Amino acid sequence: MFLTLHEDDKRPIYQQITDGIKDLIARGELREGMTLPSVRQGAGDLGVNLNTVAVAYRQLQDEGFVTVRHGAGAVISSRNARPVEQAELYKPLQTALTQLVLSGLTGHEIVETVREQLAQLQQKGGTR
Amino acid sequence: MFLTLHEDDKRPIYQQITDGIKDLIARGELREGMTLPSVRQGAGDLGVNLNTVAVAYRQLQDEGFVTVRHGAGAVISSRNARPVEQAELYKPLQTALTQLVLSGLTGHEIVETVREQLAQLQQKGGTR
DNA sequence: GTATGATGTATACATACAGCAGACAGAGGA
DNA sequence: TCCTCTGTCTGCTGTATGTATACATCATAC
Repeated sequence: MFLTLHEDDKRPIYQQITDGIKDLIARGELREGMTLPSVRQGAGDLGVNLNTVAVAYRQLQDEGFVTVRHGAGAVISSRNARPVEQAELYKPLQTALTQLVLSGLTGHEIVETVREQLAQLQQKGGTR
Repeated sequence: MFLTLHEDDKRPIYQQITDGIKDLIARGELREGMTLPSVRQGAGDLGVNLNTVAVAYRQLQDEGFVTVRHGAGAVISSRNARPVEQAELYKPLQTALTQLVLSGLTGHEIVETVREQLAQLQQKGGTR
């Protein structure tokens, strides 16, 4: 596939897949209308069970990024996330920033890092 | 205690506690030498089992923030995180930023949010 | 139309993790 | 010493993660 799984990553596999595909959508490498690999294809490439990939696809569908059709495949349907609770949206950011602060980075360094990350996300994506 | 648990938060309880205390340390509200509530006290306040709090304390100890002594209590030992893998440090930030981008926020809005969050973290903390 | 091979889905199972209750053990003061 | 505070361990239940296998649906060639 177009993803890589990391053994040392503490997230469950299906979550890594979900997040990875979201990242590709945000970067514009996966666009509306493009077809995702079949669950068997993806599972084979990543070395996991097809159900694990299926769980990731279903999660993406629940969040509004993908349309999955039984028998046909999974297609990117939108670049826009289904609206989500404010807390659910900002809590992960807060946790990530806290960890960076506690690791000794200065505010300036962190802002610069954020700028770089955003720049990469918006290369092809079209910022809106 | 000084924390609040959220039912809709998808993280496990002990993780919410760990992250919450880290946040307080980063904000400077918990400083080196201060004693944390006992596991029973904290568990009572939060309405969870004492073991759940104990797991959080142990995790904080593993990360170098707290010293736990059998029979005595748990004490804040440091504001500095034990060094951690680069990937482990930046992956959560990337995931959080991706979600924000996909939610339709502009880069500028995101940077502003980050600035605000950092400002709150550094009010009392002392930036270093 | 229908047979075939692609696709996603459901079921059943093994294992690990989260959380709880209760018993155990160290620390420290009366 | 003893009492009561502290954290730790053991065992249990329910849930989540991941797999293997069978099933249902779709697209297409014929």
